[in-house]
Amino acid sequence: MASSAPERLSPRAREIVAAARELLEQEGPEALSMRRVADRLGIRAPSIYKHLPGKQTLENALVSDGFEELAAAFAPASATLDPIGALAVAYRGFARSHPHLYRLMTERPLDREGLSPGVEDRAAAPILAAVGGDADLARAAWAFAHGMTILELNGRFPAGADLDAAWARGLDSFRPGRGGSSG
Amino acid sequence: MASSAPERLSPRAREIVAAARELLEQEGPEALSMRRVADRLGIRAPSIYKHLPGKQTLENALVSDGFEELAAAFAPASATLDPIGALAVAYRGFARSHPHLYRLMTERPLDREGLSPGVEDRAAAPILAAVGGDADLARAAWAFAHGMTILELNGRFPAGADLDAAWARGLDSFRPGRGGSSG
DNA sequence: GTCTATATCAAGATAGAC
DNA sequence: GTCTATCTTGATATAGAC
Repeated sequence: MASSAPERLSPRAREIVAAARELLEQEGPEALSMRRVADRLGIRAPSIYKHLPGKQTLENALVSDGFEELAAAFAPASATLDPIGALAVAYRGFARSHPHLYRLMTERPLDREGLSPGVEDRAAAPILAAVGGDADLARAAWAFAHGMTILELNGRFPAGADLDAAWARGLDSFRPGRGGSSG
Repeated sequence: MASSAPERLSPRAREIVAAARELLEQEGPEALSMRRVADRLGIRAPSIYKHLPGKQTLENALVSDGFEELAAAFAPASATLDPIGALAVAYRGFARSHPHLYRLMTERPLDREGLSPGVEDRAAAPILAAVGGDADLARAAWAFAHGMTILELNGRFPAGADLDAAWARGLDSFRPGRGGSSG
């Protein structure tokens, strides 16, 4: 129980989260301090604590929003001819549009008790559906997508690497009709 | 040029790196401060600067050592009947044995100029060889392995998840004979 | 090779006045 | 709803004595 129940946020708290979101997207998770958030609102850091109990709550709100937005980005993919491919494009696109938010969402353990209920599952469901309900395959697909994404964000691939090609090679294995029960 | 040339370390500097390694492995990258390292050696933090120019150099030494050890862990895999599988076991085993070192090695941009020359390539070479020299496929395989590994380390999979099964499903696609040029 | 003293900066959080 | 003042803790790094 890191942050107990995620109570609904007051309008003022929402404004604070919005300022935090801007700061996060522009400068990254390391820059996300109560002081810097307060600066953006023209107030002092201690004032934030009248609206939010602490920093963890602020981060949880950002992460919950992120999962909600990712789920929304996934929604159209199910209706396409190639759901796996469409999900991959949506996933990579989300991470590239919000690299710092993506990091905040993935590079640490989740405070699941502090998130909006069910938000993580809502984001994961389309992937599970796209691989035919096989949880192991869904986890493998997610791991591949996350690996490609975070290694790209962290600048770990060589300058000239053809990442579209690497994505294509990896995705091939997660599409239907590829079976899995080898030796 | 974040840290210019990686000069050879003096014996005393090596002792400092060794203390840093212990601290890192036991308490993680966040705990890795000049103060805490000095504490382990029974000296004060400023004394470290007589042997190492700064923290970046300390981290670079740890990361270089990590890559060297990973390359060593990979070495026996090439001779097995299933190099891909053996490399995967070695990779996951390395990360589980040194989770905090693995994080230090992967969760940030590399200061390549400050590492031991060629150490990154030496670790990557066995993967490239195992997939038959196809760089795109090698990157996809690495991304999958890193994704599985870091998501496991960060506790992102559900409690009951069968990660062996997920690894097996993902690895299937990177073994020889699986082709790649689909539609 | 190590020390003290110091500069500089930043973090999260609380008490209590207004 | 915001403020000032403060607590507590921590970081990297430098100067210069011993």
